[in-house]
Amino acid sequence: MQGLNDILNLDKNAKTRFVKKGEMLLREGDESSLAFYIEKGLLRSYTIDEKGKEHIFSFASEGWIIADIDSQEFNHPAELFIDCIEDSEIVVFDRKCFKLADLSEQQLRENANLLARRIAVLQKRVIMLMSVSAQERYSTFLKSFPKLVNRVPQRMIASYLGITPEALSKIRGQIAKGK
Amino acid sequence: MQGLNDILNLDKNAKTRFVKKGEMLLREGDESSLAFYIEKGLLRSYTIDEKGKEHIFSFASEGWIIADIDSQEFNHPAELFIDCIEDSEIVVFDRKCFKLADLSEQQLRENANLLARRIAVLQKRVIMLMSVSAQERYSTFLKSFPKLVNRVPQRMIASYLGITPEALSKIRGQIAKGK
DNA sequence: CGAGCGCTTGATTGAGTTCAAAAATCGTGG
DNA sequence: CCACGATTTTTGAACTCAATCAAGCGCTCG
Repeated sequence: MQGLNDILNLDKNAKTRFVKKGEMLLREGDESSLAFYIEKGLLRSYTIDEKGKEHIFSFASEGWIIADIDSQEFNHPAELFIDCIEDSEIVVFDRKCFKLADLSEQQLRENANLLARRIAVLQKRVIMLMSVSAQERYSTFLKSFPKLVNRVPQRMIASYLGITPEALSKIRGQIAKGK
Repeated sequence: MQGLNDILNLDKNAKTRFVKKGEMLLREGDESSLAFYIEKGLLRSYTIDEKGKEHIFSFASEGWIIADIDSQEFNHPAELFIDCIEDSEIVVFDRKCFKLADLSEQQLRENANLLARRIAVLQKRVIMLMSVSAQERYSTFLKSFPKLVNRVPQRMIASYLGITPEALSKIRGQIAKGK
């Protein structure tokens, strides 16, 4: 992935922070339009539905940006929670500080790419949820994010896949037997 | 929704076309980066998975734009099919004709909004698929798109909701009984 | 007018949930 | 460094929702 400065033309509003496992950085309903670049560590974004269940949208580790893109673009209150899975070192910046007019064409393209990339990921996710068994989803996750598997608690992987922790445990049991 | 010219600064590349029910406008693998503004009628975008099943991403009727945003942003071949559910009158335009540099800040914002809106829709869709029963999904569809219900064949609504046509039929049967 | 497509309905099956309890792991303070 | 409580993971049994399979009805349009 490209470096932070390919997307941001200014660092003066950005601050490096050290945050601890479990620390909440963005809460549903927040007015802020913060985004987080991960230097080191692991964050996640998620919602909580009416039944009180968490649904994880994305994990973000070293070199990635995590944010509630949608609410930022529209200046909505946040719809997602963002918190830390590991102690992390992150760069916090506020997207409101960057007017589109101040960005170069290259940076505008990067911005559009960022959004389009997110769309691509979400589209694949929709297809997955509609057509693929839990077992296949887990296999795909293993291939897509081999490095995350050891760092993310299983119940969170289950949440990302849209299944219960029990189901994931049984799937893993099956796979282990098969070997 | 805003008018077509809020997004496009030029109409000279755009052409109005009359297309018939069933006509295919974009095919998976196409190199074109066409987008379609619907003057009148009804289109849909969808993929076909490895098992040969259609999965509908979106319907678009009067006043809406439909396109394979993701592949356009990256100049990929198309990943979606787009075809007509009704005889339609559409404006065809090629997004490649519009360089970001040529667009006003206002238009750039519109562009970013368009992408963010798509992200919002897809995120809600993911949550739906992960946490909501088929019956509830159908109810939500009814509320969200009351005008489409009569125009879209049921098997396509089922495809959009991620369930089989049989299941949708039974859900409708239940609802009818309840009244 | 008939053939095919779309919708309905019913019976059966199966993947994944829910509930419950045991086993393993983690983290924290002494 | 160990011990203990809390959280995760595993395992099992019963159940549920939606898929699959199969048959029948009703329209449309060719």
